[in-house]
Amino acid sequence: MFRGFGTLSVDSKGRLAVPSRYRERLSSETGGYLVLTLNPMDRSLWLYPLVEWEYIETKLAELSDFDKQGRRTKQMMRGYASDCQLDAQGRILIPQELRDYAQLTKQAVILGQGNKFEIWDEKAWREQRDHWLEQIGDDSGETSDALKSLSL
Amino acid sequence: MFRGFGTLSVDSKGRLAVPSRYRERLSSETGGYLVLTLNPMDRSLWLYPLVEWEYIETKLAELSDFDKQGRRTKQMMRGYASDCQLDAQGRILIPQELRDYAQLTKQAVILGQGNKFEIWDEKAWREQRDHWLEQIGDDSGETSDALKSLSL
DNA sequence: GGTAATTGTGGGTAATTGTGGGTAAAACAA
DNA sequence: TTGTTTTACCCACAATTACCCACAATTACC
Repeated sequence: MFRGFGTLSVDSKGRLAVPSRYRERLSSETGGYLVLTLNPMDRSLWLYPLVEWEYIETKLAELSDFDKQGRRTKQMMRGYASDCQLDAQGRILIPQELRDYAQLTKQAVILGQGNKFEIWDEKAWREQRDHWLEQIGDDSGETSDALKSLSL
Repeated sequence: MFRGFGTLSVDSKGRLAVPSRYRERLSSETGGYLVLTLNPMDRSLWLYPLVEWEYIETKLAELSDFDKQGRRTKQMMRGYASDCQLDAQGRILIPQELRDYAQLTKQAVILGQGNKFEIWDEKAWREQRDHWLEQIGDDSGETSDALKSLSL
């Protein structure tokens, strides 16, 4: 399971260095083969080790084409999924199209999210984060049952 | 179960020494592997022994991605969870990002909180504490049923 | 109260990591 | 083909981090 936070820069060539603490796992488990796609929930990107992605793909294949949300999710995630590989410095090249989608500028953040990583533009991430923290702070508003029974 | 209070200093490199009375337990039970993440309720940090954290992670994994609150909770807790290990002097390095979040300056306090520790900036902690003490004092405001039936 | 052990704190150094850029190969378009 | 853009591979520097060692302050013990 991946976890953790990192700030990184996207250089002028659109490359992004994966934090070194993850590199060995990514190389040994999957030979450095990764799949980068868009996150249909937020303006950010998801980075999967290839084997994880293949599992996701089987799950996507099962979604009905007659359910609108399901169809769109399939289209987006599969359509934008691009293979990439760590270079000798542990970096991946992010395709222009995906950079645009996530509005990646110079500074980005990477979040370990279990089976994948999530990549955000730094500014966008901080806004999201602060917004969410405010929500948690004021106890008004509805909280799902799942959260209400969550003890951390 | 961890309990107790301690004041400690964060040095110029962002390191924090865990009080020695906890060290042996942390080393023997978990090999000194710890996970530090943010406390989304307050501007403070949570420090878990690795095994405790892994249990938390399984609970987080069950939250749905299609529930916004659940998704954000996952993103935050996992995203900011950083592995750390006690160094030879019994210290951990607190990542810049988390130091900023908890507004840690020179002096910090650590509170034993059952399955984890809570780390606050000393000044912020004292303010919070005094604030709560006032609130508890006056009986106005709503109190949950669970609390109403709690005898200490 | 004095002494010894432990603990908290600071800092130096070497290794690692993040970042930028040069150059050559490859892909693409005219 | 030829020219242009994109991608892969390489090297180099700056910043960060891990690993030591050392001293001061505190605590425990006699």
